[in-house]
Amino acid sequence: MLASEWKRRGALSHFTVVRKLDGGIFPMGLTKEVSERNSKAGATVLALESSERALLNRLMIELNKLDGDILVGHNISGFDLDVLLHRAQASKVPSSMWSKIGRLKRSVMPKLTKGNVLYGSGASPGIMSCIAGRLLCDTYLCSRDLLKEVSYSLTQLAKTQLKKDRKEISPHDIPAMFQTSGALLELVEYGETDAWLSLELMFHLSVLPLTRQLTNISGNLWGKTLQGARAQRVEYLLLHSFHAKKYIVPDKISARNKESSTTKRKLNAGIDGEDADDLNVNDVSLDNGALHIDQGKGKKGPAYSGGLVLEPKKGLYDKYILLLDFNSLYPSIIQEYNICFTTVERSPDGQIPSLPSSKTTGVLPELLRNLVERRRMVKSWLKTASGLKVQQLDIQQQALKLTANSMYGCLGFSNSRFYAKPLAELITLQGREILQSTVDLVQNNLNLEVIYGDTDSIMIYSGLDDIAKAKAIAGKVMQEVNKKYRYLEIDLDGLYKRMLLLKKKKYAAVKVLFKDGTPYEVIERKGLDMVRRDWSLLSKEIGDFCLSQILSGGTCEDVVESIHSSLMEVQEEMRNGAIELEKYVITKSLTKPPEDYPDAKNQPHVQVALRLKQNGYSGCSAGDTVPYIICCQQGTSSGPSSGIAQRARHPEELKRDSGEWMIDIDYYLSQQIHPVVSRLCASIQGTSPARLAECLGLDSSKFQFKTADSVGQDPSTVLLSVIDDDERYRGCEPLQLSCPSCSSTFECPPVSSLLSTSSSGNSLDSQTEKEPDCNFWRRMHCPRCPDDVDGSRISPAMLANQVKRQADNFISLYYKGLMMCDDEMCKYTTCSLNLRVFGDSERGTVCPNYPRCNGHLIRQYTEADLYRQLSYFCHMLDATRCLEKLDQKARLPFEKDFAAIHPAISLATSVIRNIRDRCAFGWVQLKDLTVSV
DNA sequence: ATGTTAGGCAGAAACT
DNA sequence: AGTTTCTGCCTAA
Repeated sequence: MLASEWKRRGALSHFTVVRKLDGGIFPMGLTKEVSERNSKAGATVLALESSERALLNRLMIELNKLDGDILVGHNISGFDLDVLLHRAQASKVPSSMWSKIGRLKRSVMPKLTKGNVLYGSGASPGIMSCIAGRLLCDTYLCSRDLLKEVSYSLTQLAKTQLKKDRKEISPHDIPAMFQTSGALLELVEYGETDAWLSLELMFHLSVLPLTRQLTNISGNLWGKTLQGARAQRVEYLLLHSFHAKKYIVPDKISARNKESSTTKRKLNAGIDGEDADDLNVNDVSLDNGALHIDQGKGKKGPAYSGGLVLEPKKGLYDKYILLLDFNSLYPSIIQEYNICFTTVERSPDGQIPSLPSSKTTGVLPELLRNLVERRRMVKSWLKTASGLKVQQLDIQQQALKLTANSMYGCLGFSNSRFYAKPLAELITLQGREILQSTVDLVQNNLNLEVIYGDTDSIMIYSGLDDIAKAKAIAGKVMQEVNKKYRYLEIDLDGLYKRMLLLKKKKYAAVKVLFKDGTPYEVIERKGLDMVRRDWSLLSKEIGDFCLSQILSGGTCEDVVESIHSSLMEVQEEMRNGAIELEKYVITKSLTKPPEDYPDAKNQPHVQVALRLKQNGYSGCSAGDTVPYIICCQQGTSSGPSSGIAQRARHPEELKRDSGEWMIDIDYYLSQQIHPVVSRLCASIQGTSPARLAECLGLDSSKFQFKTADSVGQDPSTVLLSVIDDDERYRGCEPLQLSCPSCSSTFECPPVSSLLSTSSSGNSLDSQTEKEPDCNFWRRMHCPRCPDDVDGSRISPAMLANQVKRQADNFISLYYKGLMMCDDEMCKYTTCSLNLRVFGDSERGTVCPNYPRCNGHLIRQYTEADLYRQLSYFCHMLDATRCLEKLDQKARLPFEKDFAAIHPAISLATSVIRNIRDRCAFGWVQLKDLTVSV
């Protein structure tokens, strides 16, 4: 039906039943209002009942009268049906009544196993059996399959999909709404609205036509398609195909049968005195290739290798990028290489089989070709169709595509009747080889630069500004690649004007699209934090903004400036409360309750702090309370590795030590909230304890809040650099190392001396670039500890950590701006962190060597210089290994990353994770960067 | 009950 | 205490 039809007034009807609350009465004037409504509608749209039992009876009678084919509701399978049946059971509704919910008369209530705690896993078999004869359409489950949303609540979907507002009523407020007739009618309206919304959502998503098409294609049960059951669809499709060709199909092995056959084998083996497990394994793999041994653990790792993902050439690209991908790669491979149960010869030792040589087309390829062909036909009809027909045909072609694409997945599904690991393996292997050979072809023969590729796609950097030329290149590539294959086809999937490539499966781009010949642009984001459901809205908004700036094509200065100012703005807004933190806050128990508090549930709850990741892992939602809060002892140094923060404490324990315990906001923020936000929070802590306490629901007078400021870290104690005698590092303080044993700090000896002592080679060698000696650091002793103290040795890991910290600080300082005297003779270098000394002026100040020098300090280094220095700095200290660690752990954009990436990116992307520490207390002066791209 | 593998990343547990 | 490994989540394809 077209939407206009079912939306017509009177096309659909509804009814509502309300009951009194236990021990209550209906509000005044309600009965009158109800009868008025009913007479106005000409039918009973609103009925009153006096008890729950009567209400359920009434509902069942109405359902029976309607005898609907389909029950529709949002999360109806996970909630509504369950509740209805349980309440029917509890209120002793007779079976003749409750069984009217389905079309099968039943006398005994089936087991309504609450087994699955997982939200949204569908109705249990018992519930499904109750509604036998009717289909169940759960719009919650459907929208999870068909849409990509942050939340699949009815409220959210109504807003984004139907553009309608839905009011959420807390269950807590419902009793109060029974007090007045007006409020109760309002409540009724909300209930009805939910039903309408769910129905509208179903129509909006074309759930019924789509599932019907899918069912028609595969020949399974519609009801199953509505419940998901992708594996079953493919199973039936194959069953029909093979049966038609007079094949005998493999037996269906259910989980229980699998279990019993295993135990039987074990028993037999036991009798024979054989090793049960061994025999079992052999047995299974020999007698049926389709059976396999995944009974290891609940969560199994991958059984075979899948698609190839190319190492991305990270960076910001500002000329056209071509995105080419193979149209439905895996189905095409099956056809191209004639991969089928009937053609591939499987080796008994579980090796990946070789490609079939058979000339006769297998069942599987033929089936797929059929689907593809049908889809092509449907699409061709689509061009000339109009009105409702367009919708129908479009749904049909979608269904055909979905079916073809889900075939491969089921080959690799271990519980599938047609499980065929060798086939799945062979397919992915071909996929990998095809991608690799395509890359080779494009790179070596066509001399183009491939910057990334994933499973079935490649991205080519054209280096061109001209879209027509770029398209021409794409045409050439397509021509060259496609002539190698019969069924496989590579196609231009998109043109990116600019692209930011960060990691595997993480990138964003400005995609150029055409509407009626005129180009327009959209930003495509893949895998980045802001597309993930588990990041705070606030982080996403900030990240999105940064991204739009980076991809705006503006000059570096402008981009940096605008990102910086917007960050400052956010900071300011958080400080003055313009951003409602509460909106972004969810609370969650962070640590598993300790064993020694078994009675945790009955303890007074304390609301736990800010956490900006949404949809927390443990199913907590905003406002939840938990019995533990994170805290540490006053004066104890906290931090990610102090160990304290990972421990939860009971409120009682807190009370006892109330004077000494406190919430460590600093740690808390830095760990539990998005780095940017956390740091912004940290930086506003001077004003925020009260506010934070408010957010936390704590009495601020009872707790002390430790802030980073109050810890009294003086950033100026950090050093700039190490390398003595190096011109570039003049004016820098020496590297400090601290002893793990006595924790005294001492200066790092001159690097030159380190190199000479550690070097066994001659002096000629040491002049050239040489491998740093990692072992050296293990031999280094603390000057204040006796030589035989083990702890006084500095381990590489320790060193790496120290280097990291100092490098971090180095960068922090740098961002404030390195300054150098412009007098050629003086060249005094400093960090403008000491702006307290020099004044916070953009312009250079008089050289501190005055009056010996007449120069002015000017900003000197570019960021590239910084990194050259930094990598040099790290290189001297070792340690490629350290660097790796650093790169991985601290995610500093060292060396290659940095060289490739726009500075604004290292500052802003991944929502600025990379620079969180530098961002920390407003040290970052992005506008000071003088980098060109 | 249930389509696949590859990959990044935060947080917690385990290890030394 | 400091570090590494494991786990869960959610994405890309």
